[in-house]
Amino acid sequence: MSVRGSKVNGLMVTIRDVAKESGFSSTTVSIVLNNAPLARYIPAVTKKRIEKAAKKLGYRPNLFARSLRSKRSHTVGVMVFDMTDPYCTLILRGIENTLYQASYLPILTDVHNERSRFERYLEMLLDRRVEALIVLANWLFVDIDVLADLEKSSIPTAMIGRELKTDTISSVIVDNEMGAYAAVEHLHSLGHRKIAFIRGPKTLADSAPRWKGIRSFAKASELDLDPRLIVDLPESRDPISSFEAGYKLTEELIKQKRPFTALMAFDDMTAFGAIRALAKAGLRVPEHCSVVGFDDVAASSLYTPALTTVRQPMEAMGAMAVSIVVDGINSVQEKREVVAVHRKVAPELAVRESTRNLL
Amino acid sequence: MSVRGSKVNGLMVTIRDVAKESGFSSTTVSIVLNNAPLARYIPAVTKKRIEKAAKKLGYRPNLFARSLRSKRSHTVGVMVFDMTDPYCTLILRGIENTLYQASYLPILTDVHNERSRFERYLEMLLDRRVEALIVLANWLFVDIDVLADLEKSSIPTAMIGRELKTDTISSVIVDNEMGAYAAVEHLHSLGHRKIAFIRGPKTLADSAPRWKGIRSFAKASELDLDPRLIVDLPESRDPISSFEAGYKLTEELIKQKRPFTALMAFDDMTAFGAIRALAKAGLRVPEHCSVVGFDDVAASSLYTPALTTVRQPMEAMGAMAVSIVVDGINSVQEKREVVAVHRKVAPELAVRESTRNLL
DNA sequence: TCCCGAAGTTCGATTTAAATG
DNA sequence: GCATTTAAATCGAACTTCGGG
Repeated sequence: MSVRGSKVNGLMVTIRDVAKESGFSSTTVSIVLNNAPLARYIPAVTKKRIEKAAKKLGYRPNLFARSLRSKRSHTVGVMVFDMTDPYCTLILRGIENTLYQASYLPILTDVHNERSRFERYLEMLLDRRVEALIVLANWLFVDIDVLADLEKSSIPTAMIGRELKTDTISSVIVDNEMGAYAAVEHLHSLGHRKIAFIRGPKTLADSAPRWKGIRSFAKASELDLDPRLIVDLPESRDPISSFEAGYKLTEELIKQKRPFTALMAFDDMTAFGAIRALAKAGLRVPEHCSVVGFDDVAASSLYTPALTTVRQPMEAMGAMAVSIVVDGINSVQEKREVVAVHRKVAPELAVRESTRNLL
Repeated sequence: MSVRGSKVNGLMVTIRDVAKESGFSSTTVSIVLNNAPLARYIPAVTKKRIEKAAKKLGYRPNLFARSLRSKRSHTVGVMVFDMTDPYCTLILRGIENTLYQASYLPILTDVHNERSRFERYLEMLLDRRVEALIVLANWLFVDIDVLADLEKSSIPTAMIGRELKTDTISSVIVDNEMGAYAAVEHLHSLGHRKIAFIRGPKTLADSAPRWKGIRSFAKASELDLDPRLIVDLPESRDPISSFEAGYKLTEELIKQKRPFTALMAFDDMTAFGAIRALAKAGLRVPEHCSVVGFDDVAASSLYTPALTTVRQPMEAMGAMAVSIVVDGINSVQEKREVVAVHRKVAPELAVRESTRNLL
């Protein structure tokens, strides 16, 4: 058990204290404790004496001083566009865990979907010399300006949740098209033919590929897409609003009296809203109507009925973003060129209790 | 628009560059840019020239150097025992937001309920000279060792979610007793008399006061507490396990054939599990059985039926913890004594759709 | 004495160049 | 020349002290 935070008359123990205690110079102490190249020439006895002295005093190097010299902070900036979006939680866990293994610490910032806040936080992080940036672009439609600011920062940067083609910023996204395809396919295989769709807002980048996946399945299997059963989520920056919109749109869908046996929602929040509207109308899920979501947010498996949905491998995506930027940091250290990489990961259909076989 | 990260042949702009550019010494530059006391004596022209030079070069002070001198990091360590616990999200939001206003940055660590991880993270944070610590002790029964380690750190520390009486560590908790009291009272006022209870695990600090609140209401209003309708959650460190336990215990409760018209769960997760078990048994909420939870986790209002629950003012609690430690930091700066404060905040009953009037 | 500005020291660790036997 | 050790310079900002007008 090392005695942490030992002090010499109220002040922290410095390398000079260790030098004095061990009888060597601070140079030698530094070389030994960091196991620097020159440590090869230092006899074992010396090393032992120094290490003993350091331990005895509870010496801990001052990271400010070290960083000042090395220009390294061992810190990574994490920018979330909206923490309260349940989509974030597991991704953050993945980021944290992988950073931990690499001995980096995350500085977490929540931009609240506000541009000014984004700018201020970016400045603060850069001032602190974070060695890389991970941006969690959930929900918000990222405008070009944000990307430009990010590029200017000139440190390794990865964005999760938004498809990019830049050669400066890396990206990690889920294969939206594949996920949506799998979801309709699932409904189709259960015998559903009259399917209602709540699509994402047009301004949101995820919306188009998901819809593309649906159309592509429809074409392949001759599923009829009834335009009157297709509605769009309104644009909004609030994650919870998709619940309310899902509720309202489903109410309208029901009021239309055009029958459907299944509903595919843009995401899980929307699906929750839809289920509530269905329940309000006396329609049980999945008995009267099957529902599928997208994301596999934590609440989905806890819902009653447990939601069938397309799972984004969120923890893995967070981990992936970290390895990308850590590689970037290493490249910078070794003065190699940093190349942006773009990963599109496969989602997985989580079949639970909100969908049932029609037969 | 300031040009961020400007460089002079690949290196950052230093105060000396600004000195050279403006024609003054670095001392004067420092005084002007920091608006130090001595700046009073410096003529406006000089100031203007220096500021112009700084802006032109895009000067940003090196925080490593500044921290080395000032011994301040403007950083606060946040330790969460388990990020994936939905209880965390809003508290973190409150912490982040209040820290932002005070110009501190949070370093977020997730201890995964593991002691070794807690120790390593604490050491890393202390090495980085975080100026305060906020510990989010959700779920885990905090052992004495953890507290001892925290006390040793000798920086302002606040713990959220665990009642403390120390005079070194501050605490912010919800009034569990009052919350539980309000919840049963609500059920009672709706005409419920046969109420089942799923209590928290004995090892969890929140369990006892919540039960106390229930007993105290029962005594006051002569409500009969049927021992056969009272069950306990098993001990566990996994937040999701309370969902499963809630499910199983409710199944058993139903199997018993001892009728109850309402169920009060230890927390929202447990309530979700209970609702699922009820549904599985063909019992609708709230038609056949009312259910109330505790916490008001984000998912609660999205659930179908929307869960009636006791709301912890989580965002406010996070904010409160921050103001406590920021006060502490100021005390340290001004060499005043840091005194721990203990706040118990009132919860609020959120009446929604999972409870109904029996009449 | 007052105003303005600069030279030099400090914070703590790392590293280069050099000095010992 | 070799093994072993160290004085001195450096990183960038802030503060103390001092001098000139």
